[in-house]
Amino acid sequence: MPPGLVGEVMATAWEQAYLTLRRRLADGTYPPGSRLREEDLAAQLGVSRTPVREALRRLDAEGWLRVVPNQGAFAAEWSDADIEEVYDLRSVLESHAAEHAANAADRRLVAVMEAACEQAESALPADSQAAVEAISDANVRFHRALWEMSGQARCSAILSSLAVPPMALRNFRNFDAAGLRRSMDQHREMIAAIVAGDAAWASAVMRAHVQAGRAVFRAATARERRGRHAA
Amino acid sequence: MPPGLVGEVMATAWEQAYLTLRRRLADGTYPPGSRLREEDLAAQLGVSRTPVREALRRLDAEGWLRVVPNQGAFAAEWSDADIEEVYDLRSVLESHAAEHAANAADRRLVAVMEAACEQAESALPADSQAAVEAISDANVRFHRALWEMSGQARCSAILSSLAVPPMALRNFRNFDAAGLRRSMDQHREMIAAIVAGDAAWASAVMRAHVQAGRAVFRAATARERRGRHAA
DNA sequence: GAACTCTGGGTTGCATACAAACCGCTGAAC
DNA sequence: GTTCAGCGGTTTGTATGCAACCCAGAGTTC
Repeated sequence: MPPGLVGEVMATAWEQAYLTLRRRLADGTYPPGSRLREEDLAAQLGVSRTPVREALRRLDAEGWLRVVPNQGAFAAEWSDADIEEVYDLRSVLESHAAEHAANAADRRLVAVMEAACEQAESALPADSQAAVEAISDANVRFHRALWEMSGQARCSAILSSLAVPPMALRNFRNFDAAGLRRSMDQHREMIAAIVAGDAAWASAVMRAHVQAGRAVFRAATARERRGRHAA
Repeated sequence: MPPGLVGEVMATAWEQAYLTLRRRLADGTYPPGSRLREEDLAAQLGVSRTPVREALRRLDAEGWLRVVPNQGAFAAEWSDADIEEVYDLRSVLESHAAEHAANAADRRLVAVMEAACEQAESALPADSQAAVEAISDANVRFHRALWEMSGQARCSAILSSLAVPPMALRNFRNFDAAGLRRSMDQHREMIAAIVAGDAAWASAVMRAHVQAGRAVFRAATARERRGRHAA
């Protein structure tokens, strides 16, 4: 083994760049519409432009940003229609994944999902930034475990590039206490459906879960617009 | 204007490479599992390795091939489970797109779909390689028009990376006369549903259409295996 | 004053050079 | 005979340099 490293943590530079940039795009470090200059990113990441460009190509393919030839990369902007489309697709694909997950009902992954539920529930009340982040993390882990349980690799890949932006787009900030409670109850209900091997049940709960999330997002958007309009 | 070119046909080199490689992966020039050496591709396309690598990154993201760090790119292999997953996803997403298309019911795109139907029907009987290719082309055009009509950009992008490999994987060769007739009738029925603005009808026909395609593919696979096993 | 041209700075696109990693082979040790 | 270490060739990964292109602004013309 080469000296200085335990286990293999160092992937290729472009993968590192990809992961870092994706995280920053998700958490708002690069706000929607902002321009990403290759040289700046290269400097920030401590690599040359070549791996940065390869990371940008992939982020473009996955919809995180838009690369315009000879002009550069711009963080994706989310129109109302975009948001609606993403929620439509999530509704369809997450419930599809839930069906398959119920048919698989893997014990280990159910445990992961339960742990995620517990983490989220113990973070209540969500009255601090840290609590909201803990809930958001738990949420991502819950859904990822379900995707993995579904065994649908392509579906999972699509969902991870579809679901994470709105999920991470700090919209847990928008949930009120009742909404959070409902979201967590739905997670628990999904586990029950999966353990019961009831694909139709799991699918239905997931569909409701996504639609409820959409409603919260819509309400928050409307509220924000009214506020901005009044100001 | 630079000399020698009418209109702008010359995109960037990496986009050209991307399109060319994608076409070749679809038509079997690079068989599943085969290795794609960057330098070879660069030589074939008349560019350097840099744009080739960027094209490979995108093709990897879209599932056309698999890039293994420090090992290279390999044309995607399709296991039975992969095929099943793709048909599952197509069933869900194509019908989703058909719903939206029925709600839009764009006149111009309906005309495109009708033209595609006519081209396919006039290519019958499918007793030559050219006829099969004409039908396959018409099929791709039909579905693309429907995707465009749906107005769901992300859904369309996903479908185009999902549907084209099996569609183009010359499985029209596998349709018998009755199967082809049914496929074309379903296309006509979809147009009727869209013109009627009946989303549920359009969705249901599309679902049947995809499932029928899956059945043909399964039968062809089984037949081929029996043949190979006997030999 | 508006539109058009031209030019300069800056950024991206591509080619090339070099470094690092992998793979298959050879040969020796057991 | 099998296993394993070492080595050379080959391929990928990254950095760098230059060409092409875009955009903004000054200057010019009508």
